Amino acid sequence: MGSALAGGRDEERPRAVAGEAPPVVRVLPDARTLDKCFDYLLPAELSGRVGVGTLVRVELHGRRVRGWVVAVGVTPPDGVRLRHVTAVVGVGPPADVVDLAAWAARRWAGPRAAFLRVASPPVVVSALPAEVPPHPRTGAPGELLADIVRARRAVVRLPPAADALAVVAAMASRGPALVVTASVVGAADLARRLRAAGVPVALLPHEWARAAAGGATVVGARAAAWAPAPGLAGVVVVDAHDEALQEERCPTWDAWVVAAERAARAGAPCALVSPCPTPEHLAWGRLVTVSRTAERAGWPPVVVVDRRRDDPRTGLYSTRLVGLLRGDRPVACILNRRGRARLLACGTCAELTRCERCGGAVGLVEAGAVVCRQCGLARPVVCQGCGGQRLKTLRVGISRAREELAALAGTDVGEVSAATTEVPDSRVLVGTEALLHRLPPRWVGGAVAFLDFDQELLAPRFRAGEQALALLVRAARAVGPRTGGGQVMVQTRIPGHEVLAAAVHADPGRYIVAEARRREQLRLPPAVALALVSGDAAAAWSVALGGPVEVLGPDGGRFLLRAPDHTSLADALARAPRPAGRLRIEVDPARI
DNA sequence: CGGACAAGCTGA
DNA sequence: CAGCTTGTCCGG
Repeated sequence: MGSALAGGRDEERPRAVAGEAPPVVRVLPDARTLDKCFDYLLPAELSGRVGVGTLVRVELHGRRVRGWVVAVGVTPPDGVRLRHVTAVVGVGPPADVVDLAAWAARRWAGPRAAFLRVASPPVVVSALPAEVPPHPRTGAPGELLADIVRARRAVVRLPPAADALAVVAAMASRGPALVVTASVVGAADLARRLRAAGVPVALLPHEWARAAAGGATVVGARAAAWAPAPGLAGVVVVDAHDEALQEERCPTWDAWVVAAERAARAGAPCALVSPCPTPEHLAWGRLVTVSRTAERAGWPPVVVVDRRRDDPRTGLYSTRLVGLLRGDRPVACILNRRGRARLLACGTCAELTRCERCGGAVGLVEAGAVVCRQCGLARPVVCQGCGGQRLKTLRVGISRAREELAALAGTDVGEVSAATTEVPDSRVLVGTEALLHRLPPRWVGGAVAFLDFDQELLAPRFRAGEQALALLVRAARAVGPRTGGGQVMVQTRIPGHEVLAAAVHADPGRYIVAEARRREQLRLPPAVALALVSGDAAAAWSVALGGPVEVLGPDGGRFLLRAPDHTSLADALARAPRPAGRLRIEVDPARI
C-alpha cells in the first residue's frame, strides 16, 4: 500500500482533531441523475486513505453505491443520523479536478458525477507509487515558446503539414504538461514520439496511475482534459478545431474549453494548436502564427474548379477531374452522400419520388428498391404519382459515383464508407468523409478531390464554413506539403467563397476574421452563448428562465436559449428550478 | 439512480 | 376493494 493515496496535499486530508467528534466527509454518489451530496462518518481506520476525490463505497437508502468524497472535515446538517463510509474503493481525481468538475457542471448544466466519472481511473487504482523522479525542466529555447508563455492563452496556427510535436515538446520542457489530442491514435503517436525525445509520458487512459503519481507529461484524447496532472506547467490542445473534442452526449463539454480552464486555474500557459482556429478560439486567446512562407509551404496547392459554366450533363465530373483520374497518382474522391442515389424523379411524369408515409425524399440504396431517408420505409422502384417504373437520378450517391468514376478513369475504383473495414488497394477511391479519416500514407503526393464541395459550404448549420475548412485541412494532411507534388481539388459553383480563398492562399485568417464579424452580427457564438433545450418539460422551463436569456423557438420541439455570455447563461440555467419531466440541456449545441 | 409509498385504474 | 400500474419523493 502506498502512502500517496490521499493525493498528497495537506488541505485534502481530513482534520483529525483529538477529542472532537469523528471526522465527517461529504460524498457525491455515482448515480446518473442524482446530483446531491450526503455526509458520512469516516471510520478512523480509513482516515489515512481518504481525501477530496477518493472513491468510496457508502450506503444510501439501503443500497451500497460508489461515490466521490467532495469535501472533508464538514459539519453535517442537524438532525440526521450519519452512517459510516463502508470502504475505500480506490484513488480518484485530485482535488483541483473535483473543483473543475463543479465548474463544468455549471458551465454545461450537467450533473457533477458525469464529469467525475470521466476524471476517474478506468480501473480501480488502490495506491500510487510513493516516489517518482521529477519531470525534467530543460527550458527549451525558441521564439514560439516565448510567445506562448507571454500570451498565456495562445492560439498557435500551424499549417496542416506542420508537426505539433515541436509545440508539445517545447511546453513539456517547462515541466509536466497536459496534452489533449482529438483522437486516441493521435495521442498514442504523440506519446511515442515524445518518449523518443526523452520526455517522461503517461498515456491516458491506461496510465492514469502514472499520471496521478506526477513527474510525467500527460497525453491523451478528449478525456485526458480531466486527467490528474500534479505540478501542471503547461497545457497543449492539438487540433483544437476538431469536432471530436466535444462530447456528443449531454453534458456536451468541450475538451479544449476544459483544458483551457485548467491551465488558467493552475496559472499555467495554454496553447491551442490548429491549422484553422475557430472564432471561439480567437475570442479566447491571442493568435500566434509562423511566417507567411512557412505557412504557405505547409499547405498543398488547392485547385478550385469553377463549375458554374460547365455543361450540367457532365454531372459530378469536370474536365480537370477527369484529367486527374487518368493520371497515375492516387486520387481520393470525396462525396458526402451514401447509397446509389440520394434524390430521384420519375422519368415519365417528372414528379420527385417521395415517401408515401412521411413525404420525405427517398433514395436508392441497392438496385431494385427505394428507401425513405427519414422513416426508413422501403418500396419497389415505382413512381407513386403515375406508376412509372423508370426513375431518374437527380443526386448521385457514392455507389453510383464509383461506377461512373471507374468508366472515366479506365481503372478499378474502390469504395469507402463508415462501414468499410479495409481501405481497398485501388489507385482511385471514392467515399464519404469517412475516407478522409482513413487515407493511407501512400496518399502523400497524391490527390484528394471534393466532387461537390458546395454541399459542405452551404450546409444549413452556422458552423458549416469552419467545418468545410476543417475538411480541407484533413485533405491537405493526407496529400502532404506543397513541395511533395500532392494537391487538393475542389469542385464548386461558389469559387469565390472565403473558405476556399483561405485554403488557396494558405491563410485561414481570411475566412476566420470575416466569419467572426458575421457571428457578431447574427448574434451567434462566440458573440453569445447558446443552449438547446428539449424534452417534455422544455417549454415550461425555458420560459421561466427570464433574466438575460432569450428564448427562441420551439423548432421541432426544441427551444434555443441565447444569453450574452456563458456566465449569464450558466447562472440562469442553475437558478431555474428543474420541473418534473424530461429535460435535455445541450449547451454549445454542435448543430444549429 | 432505485426503493417506498401513495394515488389512480381495472376486474368481479 | 384487492391487485396492479404510474408517479412523486427521498436518501446522510
